[in-house]
Amino acid sequence: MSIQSRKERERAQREKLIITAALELAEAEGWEAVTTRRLAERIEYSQPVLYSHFKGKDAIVAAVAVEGCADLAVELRAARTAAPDATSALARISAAYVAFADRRPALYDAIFNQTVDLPFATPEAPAALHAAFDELAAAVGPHANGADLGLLTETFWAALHGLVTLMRGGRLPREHHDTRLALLLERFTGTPAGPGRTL
Amino acid sequence: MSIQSRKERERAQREKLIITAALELAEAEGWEAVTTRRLAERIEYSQPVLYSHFKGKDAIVAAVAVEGCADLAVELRAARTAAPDATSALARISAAYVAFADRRPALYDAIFNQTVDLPFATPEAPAALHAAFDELAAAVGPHANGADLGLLTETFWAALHGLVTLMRGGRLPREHHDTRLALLLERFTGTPAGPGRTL
DNA sequence: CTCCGAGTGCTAGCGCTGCTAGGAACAAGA
DNA sequence: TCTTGTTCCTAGCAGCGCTAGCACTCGGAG
Repeated sequence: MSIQSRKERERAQREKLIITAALELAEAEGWEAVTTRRLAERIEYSQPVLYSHFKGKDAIVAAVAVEGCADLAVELRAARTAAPDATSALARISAAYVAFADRRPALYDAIFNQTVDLPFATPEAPAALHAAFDELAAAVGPHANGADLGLLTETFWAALHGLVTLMRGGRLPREHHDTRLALLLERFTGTPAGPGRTL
Repeated sequence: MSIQSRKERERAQREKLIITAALELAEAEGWEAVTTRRLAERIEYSQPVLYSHFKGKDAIVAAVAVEGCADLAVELRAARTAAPDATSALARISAAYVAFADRRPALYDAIFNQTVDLPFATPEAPAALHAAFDELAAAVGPHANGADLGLLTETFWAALHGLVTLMRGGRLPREHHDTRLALLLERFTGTPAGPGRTL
């Protein structure tokens, strides 16, 4: 009994180790630097060990993504609940979203750009992802104006994702990013928004 | 003279051949199937020939992207100029944008997801890209309402890109895509938009 | 205490990738 | 006809994701 469970515990621990090592490596040098060989070296095991835990490299990235969703959800929640009113709630949660993508690009990539395997807009999607989405929905809700909340949230999310992605890919200059975000908020809240709109 | 220029002509022709072969291969089997070996085989030259034309594989993708921008610009222009009024112009150009990404995913990827090397939001960006952007700007213009047109266009473009990207990556279900697009248009035109909004 | 069998993790290697060095073959000018 | 310069191919490097098959370790039975 106990010895069996110890082994399981150690195994689970090693799996966690793989995930955190992959994330660290990705955050330090980008996902293109995360190879199975380097990952194996980092966890001080041989390459094939990875495949006894995960079906392939993609599955490792997916595992990192699932973990990352939780972080994202937490940060979005904090931003939203700290806001005094509905309009600034959307502004703050948006800023938090962008800041997350900016501060943890590797994690953001894992969730939204890298892999495709994990289910998304279905009930089987990771709970943390739903949580993150719900935070966004809660912030969008007051500005729905009768529109379908789910779809409107998806649309707003897509807009944020587009801004983040194009900026990170060098398609949009970082300059005036705040203004673009403010413009987006204006369009979704109907109000001429507050800060960062001076240009 | 003439013999020199003939060689140059042949060389340019072969370069074009490489680009179209890469695009065809990508459209048929996706960019992950475009390897230098397969590309070389397809143009019936050896691998190193590719490197006498382009610095590396990325440069080939970039070349494809530049060509693709022209196509995109043409389609956007056609959609915009065919519209009877400002509101439907934005709707049609948006639909055309999405349709382009949907119908030619490999080309869209080359332009917006794949490579990073080509300059974008700078004067050195390919002229066709500027043309495409200008089409969007012309459609967004009437709804700018005093906002900076360039930045507003960028924001709208980002939103479209987000919708397209998330849907293509499986992050958003294809279902109700039209409704999401309609919601976005509502927010940018201020009007409760026309067709495809029944859900 | 000994031995066996399950299971764990290693070495080695496959077929692929992007990319490059070096030489063969060919064409143009003397 | 010989030389010179270019063109393009063969062969190979280092690294990729992934896997087959063996060596070893270690818990449990006799």
